[in-house]
Amino acid sequence: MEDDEACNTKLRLGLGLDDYVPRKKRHDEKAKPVVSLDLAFALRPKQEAMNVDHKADRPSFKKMERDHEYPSKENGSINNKKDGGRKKLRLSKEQASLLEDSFKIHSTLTPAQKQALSQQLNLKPRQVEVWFQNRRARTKLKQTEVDCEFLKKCCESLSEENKRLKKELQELRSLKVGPSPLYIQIQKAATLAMCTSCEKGIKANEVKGNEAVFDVVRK
DNA sequence: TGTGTCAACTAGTGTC
DNA sequence: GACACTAGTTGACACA
Repeated sequence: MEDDEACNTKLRLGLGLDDYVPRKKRHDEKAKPVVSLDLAFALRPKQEAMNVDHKADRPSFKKMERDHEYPSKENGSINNKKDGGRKKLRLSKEQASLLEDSFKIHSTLTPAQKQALSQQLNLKPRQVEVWFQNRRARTKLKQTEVDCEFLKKCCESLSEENKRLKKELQELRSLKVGPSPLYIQIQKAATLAMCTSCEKGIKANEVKGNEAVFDVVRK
């Protein structure tokens, strides 16, 4: 059974009753991102990523709505549909440039900054807000693409390295049938050199001029 | 006219 | 609960 909101949304979107997929469901089943990796954002605490202090005074949406700074359901959207539907606003080069400049300084705005910027640009605060939201989304998308490309290269490189090591191992095996003490030692030395978690071991060996490794060979 | 871009929107979520 | 945020979507517009 559908709720009223879903039905209303269908009507609003001009969809047939079977076409509408509730947002939660769309999110879960259909709209899974192609790339789920977002290292830069995932590794940072959200607050830092947003460069925002939540303790700072927050804007009051309701108050702004009352003051007609924000659109409301009653008032319609920024581009009131009653006035001929949604018109595509194109920001001028100057507006876009100024917005870009302030985005470079901070990716989120305090209410005061938003207000000042909107006055400077002769836009509504809501428009400035939307621009920043969309800009953050674009930045994130770009970063995801960069991360994806980087990981792809890492994967390729590791794959190559793996091939090379397998080949090397094959060659070493063909030199000696069955493991000799020297062969075992080469393997150990190789492990020490490659394993990042054994960095301490490598450093210890470096200090002793690889004495530790070669001691075992001598024995 | 098909496609990409982007401002504006909605729904869901996290934080206080 | 109020609010700001993100993700996903819509629709107008530009352009090849």
